[in-house]
Amino acid sequence: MRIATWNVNSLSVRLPQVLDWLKANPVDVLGLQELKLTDDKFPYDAFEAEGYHAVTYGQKTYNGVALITRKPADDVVRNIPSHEDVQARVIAGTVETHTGPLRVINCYFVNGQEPGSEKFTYKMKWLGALENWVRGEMQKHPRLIVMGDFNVAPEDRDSFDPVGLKDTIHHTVEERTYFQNMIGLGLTDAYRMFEQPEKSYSWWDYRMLGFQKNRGLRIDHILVSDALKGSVSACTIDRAPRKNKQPSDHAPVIVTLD
DNA sequence: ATGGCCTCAGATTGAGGA
Repeated sequence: MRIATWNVNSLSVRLPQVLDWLKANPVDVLGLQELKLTDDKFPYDAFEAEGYHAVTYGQKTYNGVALITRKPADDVVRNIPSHEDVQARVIAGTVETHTGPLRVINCYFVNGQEPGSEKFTYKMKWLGALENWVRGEMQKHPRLIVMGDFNVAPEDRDSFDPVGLKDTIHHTVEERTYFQNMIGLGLTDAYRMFEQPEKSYSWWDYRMLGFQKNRGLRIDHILVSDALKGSVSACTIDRAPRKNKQPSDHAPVIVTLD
């Protein structure tokens, strides 16, 4: 089975591209981020027509997440329990698979704007709350995936300019420490389980011909629990949709579980 | 040159993204 994550940067604008991508890549689970629309505007019918269920947690203008699944998702949770938040950033659900239930936590992590800013403080608090919650979820759901737009480039090799961008947003020690703390809970970055091309990124700035020059960051991740690790047979970034007209600035990341 | 581009709300600009 295949599970994917994609920050679509407005589902209203990107819906045709998402549907086209699903036709070409009929994954079992697709986590979407940055819907930028409320649930009453979510195009449930369009996904149903492609054979998918959708559970959503939308918001006007900003943020918003969804899980698009072949089989209905159960035990759906929206945002981090016990963490008060007006921003819709998390949707989790459990789907049945031929090897047992699979818990998927799909997240749009806080951007943080700039170290030292209020938004950065909010990012750190949010990351701490997520870590605490995921620690408990791992106990309840051994077969767990945490995925989404992490807004963190975990290592220097995940950035097109680790020297010039040192200590800037996505690159700070604080953010990278939180990423490693998540790994320390017993999760593995599926992409780094395999040999990958040099300069592999999942996001490219719209400006400055970022994609054409491959000036990007790898900030979209799929983390798998130890119980799943043995069945992971591939993890790739699909750069193709970034070449579309009116693309999202993010590319989908896909993991294959046997 | 500290901005370049894209989206949204709602206005002819500003916020936010990363």
